[in-house]
Amino acid sequence: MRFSQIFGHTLKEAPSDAQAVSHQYLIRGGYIHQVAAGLFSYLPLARRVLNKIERIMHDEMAKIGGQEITMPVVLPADMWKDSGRWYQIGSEMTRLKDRKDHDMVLAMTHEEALCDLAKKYIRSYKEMPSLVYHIQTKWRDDPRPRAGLIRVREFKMKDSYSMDTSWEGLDKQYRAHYQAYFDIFHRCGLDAIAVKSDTGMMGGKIAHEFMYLTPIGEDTIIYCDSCGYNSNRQVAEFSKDKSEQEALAETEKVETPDCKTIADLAEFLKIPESKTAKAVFMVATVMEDNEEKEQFVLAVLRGDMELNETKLANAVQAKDLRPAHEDEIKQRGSVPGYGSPIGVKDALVVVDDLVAESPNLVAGANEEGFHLLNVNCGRDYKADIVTDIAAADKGHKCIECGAVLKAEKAVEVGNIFKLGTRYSESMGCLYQDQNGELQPIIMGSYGIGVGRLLSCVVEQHHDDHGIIWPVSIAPFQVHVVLLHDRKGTEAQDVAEKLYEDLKAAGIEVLFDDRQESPGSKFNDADLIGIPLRITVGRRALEKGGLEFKYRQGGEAEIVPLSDIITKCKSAVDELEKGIKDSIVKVEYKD
RNA sequence: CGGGAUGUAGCCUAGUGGCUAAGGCGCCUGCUUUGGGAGCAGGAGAUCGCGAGUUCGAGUCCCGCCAUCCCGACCA
Repeated sequence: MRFSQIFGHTLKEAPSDAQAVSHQYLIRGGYIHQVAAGLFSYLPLARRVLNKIERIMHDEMAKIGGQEITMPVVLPADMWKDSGRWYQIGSEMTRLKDRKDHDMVLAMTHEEALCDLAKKYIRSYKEMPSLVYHIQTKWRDDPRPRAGLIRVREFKMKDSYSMDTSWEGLDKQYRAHYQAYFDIFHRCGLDAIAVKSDTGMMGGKIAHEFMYLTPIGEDTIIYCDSCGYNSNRQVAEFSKDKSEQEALAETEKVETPDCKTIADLAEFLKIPESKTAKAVFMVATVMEDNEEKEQFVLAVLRGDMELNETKLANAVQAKDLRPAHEDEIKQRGSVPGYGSPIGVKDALVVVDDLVAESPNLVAGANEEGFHLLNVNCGRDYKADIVTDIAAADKGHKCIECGAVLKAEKAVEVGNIFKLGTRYSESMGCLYQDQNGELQPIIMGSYGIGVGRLLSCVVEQHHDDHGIIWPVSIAPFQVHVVLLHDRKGTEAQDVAEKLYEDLKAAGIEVLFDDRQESPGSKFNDADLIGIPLRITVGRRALEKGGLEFKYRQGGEAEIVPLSDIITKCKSAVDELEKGIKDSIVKVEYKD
């Protein structure tokens, strides 16, 4: 490809609303164009990168038996009504009507479409195990797109769907994806880790997320250096220090003016925060007899802990959870800042397991300016549910080994779900087993966001001048920079011939043939980030060759013209070997 | 949906209520130049986000709306 003919161009300065490094470089390099919030056009350079990433995905899917299909982006609403998600999902799902006034949806994911397909084509146990996938557009009307391609509204996802007759079969396909996903990320040059995650609205039993650790990430990973435990903070567990057991003491009401926070209270009473209990008032939306219903929830935690809303939502099986309003709290006989379960009516009381066994805590008196000493769960108030609802954080102790946990921000680049029969049962996706009896298909679903993967690779591989592509997904392998020479056409002639020779040798080459100053060309080459650069100019020609340089760094070397093709090939091989060496067998962790 | 910020040419920015909205980058033409974003000369390019208002006069002040970004809520 000649640089002079590429659709798109580089920018010296990034638009002021691009903040993330990947966003800036991708726009400045002429890779992407923002159309609206969370909507991007991909220009030829980006398209070439995406094509390579998708090629790797096709390759890895083929290795685990995946067959490519394509399902539509616009789907009839009926299948989403069958699965129930038509009713569960809010405005992130865009609904429309076709000319016949039928309800339609823009696909956010394709579980429903797949079930609809499987219903018709999977009839017998003999047709499983099966695995199909596509790389297809998803539309999620996200309330807050951000950071360039990291979080967008329209994006392409590689999503695969496994169909099995047994849980063992599902487990096998799940583990195959676990390894395949690592292989995909490693082949793209991305360091990702797998963590346990919440199954969320996807339902099912087990899920993992694949995370790229970066401060611009929106998720928080809790991990342990010493034993390797890691988990999304939403579901992370930790070891809670048991309180010292002591005789239950008499409850006593004390005046505590201006002690609305636990910190104030502990300071005022000169006790550690761990000797207090905090009440968090929430309102959950739960399903009862297929009707949505609001349920007031009073969560009780020890004062030194934070509520984990995901854990609480799972504990009460809420499809939605929000903080309670002040008037809702007062209606039930409590006071914000001085709340506790004692005497509060119409509330589902959920108590963190640590509180349940911590004696003589200080809790609110449900009266402005007063707390109660020596409050004990069970004796003084009844818990409807006792379970872990506390948020793990850095500094807590590892559930596995007791070492100190750490926390880090991350971007979710992929996820895998054991769906089980969540969709096949609701949608009647049945097959006949050996006995001729109808059984629901046991399913899994597995996704990777293609554009998000691309931008994470840029986040990982760049320097102050621009992108440094891993050779496996670089838009081109070699960037030939021609420096025009007013004293003759030698450089130009050599570069033109080199361009043809490299192409003939099967090397992907971007040829900067523009009439630009050397500085412009070098800066653009750094920005675009092609891994190998050959400079054709008088200076090197006089020394008998061409200048050869790796984008990742190191000194330029003069390579004789006769050796340059061989040199390029061996350098590409060397870079590819580096990628291959990073592909390793990973240990599956439940 | 709540909080904050911004909106002037393709990009970055300046612009005290007052004359024909300024500069840089980029773009076009010509000359010149070619090893880390060259120089000279000329040129094109603006509904100052949109609408309403205050004013003799609004890019500038007020109100409404829209858009984009950041924080939070949300994230199948």
